[in-house]
Amino acid sequence: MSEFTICSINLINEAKVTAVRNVTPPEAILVRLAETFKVLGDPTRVRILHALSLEELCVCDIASLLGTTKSAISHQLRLLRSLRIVRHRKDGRIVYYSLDDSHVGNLLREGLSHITSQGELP
Amino acid sequence: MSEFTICSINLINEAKVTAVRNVTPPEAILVRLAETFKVLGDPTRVRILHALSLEELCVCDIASLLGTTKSAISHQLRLLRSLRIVRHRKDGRIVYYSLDDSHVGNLLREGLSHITSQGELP
DNA sequence: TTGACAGTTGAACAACCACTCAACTATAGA
DNA sequence: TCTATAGTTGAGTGGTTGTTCAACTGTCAA
Repeated sequence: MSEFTICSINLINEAKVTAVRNVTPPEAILVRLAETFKVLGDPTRVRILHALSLEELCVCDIASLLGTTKSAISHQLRLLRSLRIVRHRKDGRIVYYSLDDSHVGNLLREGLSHITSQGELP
Repeated sequence: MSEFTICSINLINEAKVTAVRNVTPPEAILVRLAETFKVLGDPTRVRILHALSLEELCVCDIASLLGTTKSAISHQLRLLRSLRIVRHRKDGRIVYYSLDDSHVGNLLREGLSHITSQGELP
């Protein structure tokens, strides 16, 4: 077993680390991947996005469905809109929202199937 | 277009909302789904998990690979261990970590393929 | 036994985040 | 015009979180 010290950082298994480094996607890609997962990492947003994956809904309907305030929903929708995950359409006073990013919808469905096919947590 | 007020909450499209409600997974499932995505919603954890999906590595190697401290990595590994996402094996002073949850590995890979096949953000 | 090192841990801190509240805009209907 | 309602927005707030720092444990080798 070899031991090295490079740039004041200890390395135990240099070969394995360089092998991993060579097939690791660029930093920017992994950061964007984390950002994508982060958007889905909130119960309110997950429920909003799941609902929108089934139907086009207005803010009022989503608030009623989730049992929260229109303000809270509107704040989350603004975030989702800024990330181009959600699209909006005005009809008089009412603003209808729908999914705008098929990737997110797919990830949601895949994640859901993983969860439901999974055993119990300890 | 019908308008209702139920339990002091306004409903615009009652039919759509009840239709969505009928095919929405239980609250607990969606919360767990969000928790799963939340674990992946951090750059450090994503990079750790991606590395471990390729090789079994010790704390020192991961810290060197990511360019951070062993302490920061150890804290994250403790979280991942408590969620049964990561497994550890002691070899003398050295502790080797590897993935323990195939679901997470799959989600990571699927998310990555979605990202890389995606266009640019605005 | 002693020193070096891999790894863990708890406290502290700064940054972030989701929600609430109140004020506001805009549109429909009377 | 006047009122009610859908929706937005900004400030504030309490809670969460990722990292740092320092102290600690445990193991190897001399």
